[in-house]
Amino acid sequence: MPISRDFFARHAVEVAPDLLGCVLEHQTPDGLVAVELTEVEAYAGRSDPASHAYRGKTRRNAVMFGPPGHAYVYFTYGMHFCVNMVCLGEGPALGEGASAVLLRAGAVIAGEDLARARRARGPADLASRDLARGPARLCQALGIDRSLDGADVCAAESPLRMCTGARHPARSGKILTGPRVGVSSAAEIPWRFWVDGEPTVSVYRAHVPRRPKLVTP
DNA sequence: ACGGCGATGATCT
DNA sequence: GATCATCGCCGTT
Repeated sequence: MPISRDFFARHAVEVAPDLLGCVLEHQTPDGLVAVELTEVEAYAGRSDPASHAYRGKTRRNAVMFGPPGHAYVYFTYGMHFCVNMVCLGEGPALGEGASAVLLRAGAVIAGEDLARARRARGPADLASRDLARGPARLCQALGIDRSLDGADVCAAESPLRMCTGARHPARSGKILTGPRVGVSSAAEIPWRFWVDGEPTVSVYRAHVPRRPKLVTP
């Protein structure tokens, strides 16, 4: 059973910790992969300089300005996809604001063979904990790309669904919080949430500006 | 464990 | 033209 849309009809900062322990499923012709979430980050809308919604609505981020409970998928660094859950906006009307939760890591609990095949590069075998450890790896393990941008994760017939999990870390006091990963602004805001002790939580890396490439004469 | 760096392209100013 | 909500590989402690 997918989660109800009301769950996402709150600000992302409230939704984010509640998503820990929930399960994202993606059904494709190749099979089903399911990931239990262990690490997420909240992004406020227009008021958050680190949010893709900060500078307003564009073609890329348009889904963020729509109704909650849909997936916002973006492409970055020329090769990676990341997925967010759209939450309630910050303005009085739909289309104002646009907060979202970035899914950063999880544990593969179904379809591990398929996830492993999608993630494999060379002959080396991956540890189970690394299959969906990191936002781009999570998308790769689940087979998520921009064709799923805007997918309704609350619909039972949707190929991409967010479901309640068997475990509820939110109720067992095992959630930790800290600064968001890789953001160049508002780095002091502790809107990253993860499950304490989970081996699938990605390693923290502060944002490092790229140095300009040295050109030899 | 940690730091540097290249890959690779859409998006925005 | 610069920036990027990243990853994997290689090097050094």
